[in-house]
Amino acid sequence: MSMAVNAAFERLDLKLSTIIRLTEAEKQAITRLPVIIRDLRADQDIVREGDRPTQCCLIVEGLAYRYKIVGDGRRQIFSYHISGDTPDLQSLHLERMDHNVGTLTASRVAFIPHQNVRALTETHPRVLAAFWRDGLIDAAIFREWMVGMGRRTALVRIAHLFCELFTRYRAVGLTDGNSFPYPLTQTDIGDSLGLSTVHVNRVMRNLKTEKLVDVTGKTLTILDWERLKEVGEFDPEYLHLRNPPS
Amino acid sequence: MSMAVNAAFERLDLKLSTIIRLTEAEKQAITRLPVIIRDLRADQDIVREGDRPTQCCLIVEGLAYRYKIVGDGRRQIFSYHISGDTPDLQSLHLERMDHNVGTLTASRVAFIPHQNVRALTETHPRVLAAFWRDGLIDAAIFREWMVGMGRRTALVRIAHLFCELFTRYRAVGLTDGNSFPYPLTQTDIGDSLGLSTVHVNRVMRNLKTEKLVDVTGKTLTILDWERLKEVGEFDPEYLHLRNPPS
DNA sequence: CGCCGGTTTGAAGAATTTCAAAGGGAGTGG
DNA sequence: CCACTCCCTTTGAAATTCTTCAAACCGGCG
Repeated sequence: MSMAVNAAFERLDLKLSTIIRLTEAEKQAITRLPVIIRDLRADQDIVREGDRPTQCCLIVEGLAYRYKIVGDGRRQIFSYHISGDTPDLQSLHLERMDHNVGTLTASRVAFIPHQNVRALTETHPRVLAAFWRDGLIDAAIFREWMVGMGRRTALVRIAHLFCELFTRYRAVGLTDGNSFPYPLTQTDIGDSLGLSTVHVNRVMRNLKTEKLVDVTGKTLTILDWERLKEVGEFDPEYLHLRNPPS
Repeated sequence: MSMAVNAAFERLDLKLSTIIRLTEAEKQAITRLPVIIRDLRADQDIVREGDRPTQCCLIVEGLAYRYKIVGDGRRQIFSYHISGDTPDLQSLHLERMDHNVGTLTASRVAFIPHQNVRALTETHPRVLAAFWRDGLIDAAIFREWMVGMGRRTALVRIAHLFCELFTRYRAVGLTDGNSFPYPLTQTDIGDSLGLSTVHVNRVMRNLKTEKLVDVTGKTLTILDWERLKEVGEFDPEYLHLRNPPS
C-alpha cells in the first residue's frame, strides 16, 4: 500500500480516536481493510444521488465534497472532506444515496466494500462506536452551517467557514503554519453558504483588506486568527475535537 | 407503564423498522427499557448546550425541538421531534451537548439511562444498527433544511416544512385525514428556516389564500397535497421511509 | 497567442428585514 | 361575565442585504 494511503488511514485513526482511544489492534484492523485505490480527476462524482453503493470511500488525497442539485440547477454544498474522511459511511445503513459526493480537486480515493466494514465493526465494537460518533460530528457540522445560513450575515458565515476548514486541516496535521490547502472557488463558497458568487467576492475583499486572510494560489493563510475567530463567531466545540486549537 | 408510553415505544419500533425489520424479541427488548417518565411544561429545556447527559430521552407526547442560541440572542431551530423520536441519542457518543433540546408544548418524556441503551445495543446489534440509521436520517433532514435555507425562497421553504411535518406525523400514525398537530408559532417557523416573523406571516397568507393549507387552532390542514408538494419542491426520499406518502 | 475558468466591478432590482404599531383571541382573575 | 393581559398575528412603510445581469479583467496553460 502506498505511503499516501497509510497516511490517510492514520488520519482516520487519529480522527476516530478523539474520544474512544483506539488500541493498536483496533487501529491495525482498520488499516488492514482491503481497499481499491482510484485516482479521480477534479469535478468527478464518487457516488450519486439514487445510487445504492456496495462500498464506502476513504479520501486519501485531495478534496471531496457532498452536495445536491435542486430543481433549477442550483447547487447546495453540505460539507467538505479531506484526507482521512469517510464521507459516505452512511451508505452502510441508508441503502439509497440522497445526495452526491464528488471531487473538487484531483483526488485519490480508497474504496472499501461494505461487507468488510461490517465484518470489522462486528468484531470490533469500539471501532463501530467510533464510526458512529464520526457521523454524529458530521451532523454537528451540518447544524453549525444551518446556524450560519439561518442567522448569520455573509461576512460571519465566510469567516466561520475558514475557521472550520483551518481547524479540521490542523486536526489531521495538514496545515503549514497558518496556511491550508484552499482549492475552492468563490462559487463553491457561495454554494456552501447560500450566497451568490458576486457577494462572496465582495465579502472576501473585506476579509483581505482587513488583513484577516490572504489567498495566494491555492493556499489560504490566516493572518489574524484571533480576529477571524471573533468575526466568524467561531467556537470549535461543535467539532468535538480532543485538542481544540489554541 | 402507561398506554401513552407504550404507544410511543411502538412508534419508535415502527420508525426503527423501516429498513431493518426488527424481530418481536428485539422490539420487546426496546419496549422493556427502564424509563423514568417526566411531564414537562411548554418551553422547558430537556438538555442544554454544555450538558453531559447520562441518559437519553424518548418523546412520548408533545412536541420537542433542537436549537441553538447565537451571540446576539437569535435562535436557530434544527429539527422538530414528535412521539417516538429520540432526539438526543447522540449523547451516547458525544459527551458534551453542542445544542439544546427543549419542549415546544407541554410534553411527556421518557428518560432512559445510557447504560441501559448501551446494554441493549451490545446484546442486540441489529437494534444498534437501527439507532445508528435513525441518526443518519436526522442528518439527512438537516441537509434538506440546508438546501432550503441556501437555495430556496421563503415560500418554497415553508411549504416544504409543512410537507415534511405532515409526512413524518403520518409515518407514525398521528395524522387525522390531511390534518396534523401544529402548535408552532410564526416565530418558530422563522427561526427554523432563517426568516423573520413578519415575512413568515406574509408567506403564510399566500399559502392560505391559495387554498394550499389552513390553520385552525393548533391544527394544520393540507387542502391540496399535490400542489403543496409541488410548491415546496418536496421529494420524501430523504426521509428514507419504507412507505412514502402517495 | 489565445483560450478558459475564475475573479472583479458597476448598476439596477428583488427578496427579505427591521421598526413600529395595531388587531385578535384565548385564558385568568376579579 | 366582564375586563385585562399576554402572546401571537397582522399590517404598513422604510431600510438593508443580497441577487441578478452584464461586462471587463486576469493569470495560467496548451
